[in-house]
Amino acid sequence: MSPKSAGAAGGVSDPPAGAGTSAPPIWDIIELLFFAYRDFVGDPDEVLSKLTFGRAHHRVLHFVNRNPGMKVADLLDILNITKQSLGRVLKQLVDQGFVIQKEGAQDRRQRLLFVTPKGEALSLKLAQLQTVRINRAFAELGPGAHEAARRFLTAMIDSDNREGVQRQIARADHVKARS
Amino acid sequence: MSPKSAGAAGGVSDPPAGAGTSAPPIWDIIELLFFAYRDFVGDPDEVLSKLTFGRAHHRVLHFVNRNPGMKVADLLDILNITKQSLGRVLKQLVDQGFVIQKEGAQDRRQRLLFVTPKGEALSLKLAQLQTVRINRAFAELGPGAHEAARRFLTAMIDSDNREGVQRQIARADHVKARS
DNA sequence: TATTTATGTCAGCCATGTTGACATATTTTG
DNA sequence: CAAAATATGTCAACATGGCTGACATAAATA
Repeated sequence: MSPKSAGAAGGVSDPPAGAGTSAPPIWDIIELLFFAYRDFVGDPDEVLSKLTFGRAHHRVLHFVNRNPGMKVADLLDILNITKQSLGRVLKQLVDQGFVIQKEGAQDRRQRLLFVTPKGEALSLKLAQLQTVRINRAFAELGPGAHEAARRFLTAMIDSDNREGVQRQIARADHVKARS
Repeated sequence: MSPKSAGAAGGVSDPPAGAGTSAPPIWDIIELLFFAYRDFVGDPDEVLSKLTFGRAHHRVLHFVNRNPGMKVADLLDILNITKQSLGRVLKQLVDQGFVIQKEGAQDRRQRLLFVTPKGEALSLKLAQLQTVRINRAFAELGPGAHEAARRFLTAMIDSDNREGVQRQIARADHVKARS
C-alpha cells in the first residue's frame, strides 16, 4: 500500500526524505477525468440552458427525483452547499412546477421534496442523454465494462462517503423500481 | 449536434434510432461519476483556496505545465472559455510568478506560456494529491485497473475530441519525460 | 415555558463564466 | 507596399451560483 522506495541507492532525483515520497503523477487519468466529465455534463447543459436552468438546477432535480420525499437538509448534505445557494435554485424549480414541497407527516417543520410529473420528465430526459454516452462507451468496451466502471468510480470516492453513496444509490434504485 | 451512432461500435442491444424507445437510465454510473469527480477535485481545491486561487487557476496551471510553450489560443481551445475569462486568471498567475509568457520566436504576436519553477511545484503538488487518490483506487482494484480506467474514461469522451485528447496526453508525456 | 431544530429569507460579496466593442502588434496577402 | 487577417489584450457590463452573516417563523423537544 505504501511503496516507499526510500533509502536504497541514492538516485539522482530522490525527493528529500522528510517531505514524504510521492509517486509520479498519473497524468493520463487526471486529464481523462477532466475531459470525460466535461463532455458528460455537457449534454444536459445544452438542454438546460434552453430552460434558463444551469447545472445547479440539474443536480437538485436529479437527487429529488431519485429520492422522493427527501428532506431539504438531506439535499444540502448531498450537494454540500449552503441553504441560501440551494434556496435560489430550488425556488425556481418550485415556481416553475418541476418540484413540489409537502409538509412532513410526523414532523411538520419539514418540507419534503418531490418532483412533479413535469420534473420527472425533465430529469429523465437529462439522464437519458447521459445514458446514451455511457452505453456507447460500454458498447465499445465490451462485457464487464459496467462493472469495471462502477468499481473504479466507487474506489475514487472518499472512503468516508463511500458507504453512504452506495446506500443512497441502492435505496433510490429500490424506490424507483417500485414506482 | 446530431450524434446518432448507428451501431458503429457493434452494440448488440442498441435501441431503435427513432424517438420512441430509450434505454433505462444508468443511475449508478451517473451518480458515481458525480461523487467521484467531486472528491477528485476537492483535494486540490483546499490547497488552492489558501492561495486565493480557484479551480480556474488550477486548470490553467495544469495545462501550461503539461504543455510548455503552448499558445494562448491553444489553451482557450482546451479550456473552452473566452479569452476574457482566461485573461483574468492568467494575469493573476503571471503577476504572482507561477506562469511566464514569452514572445514567439517565429511568430512574434504569440505569447507562449510556460510555468516557472514555482508554478511547476504547485502544479505537481496538486497533481500528487489527485494521484494519491487514484493510486489508492488502483491498489484496491488490483492489476489492470489503470488500463481499465483509461479505456472507460477515453470512451466517455466525445469521439470528435478523443483523438485530440489522446494526442495531447501523449505529446505532453513525451515533453515531460525529456525535461 | 424555554430551547432547539428545520426551514426560509434578506443583503451583500466573490469567483468565474458570458457578450460586445475596441486597441495593438505582427504576419500574410493581393 | 497597402490592406487584410491574425494573436492577443483590455474595458465595461452582466449572469450564475457559490459564500457569510443576520434574522424570522413554526414546530418539536427538553
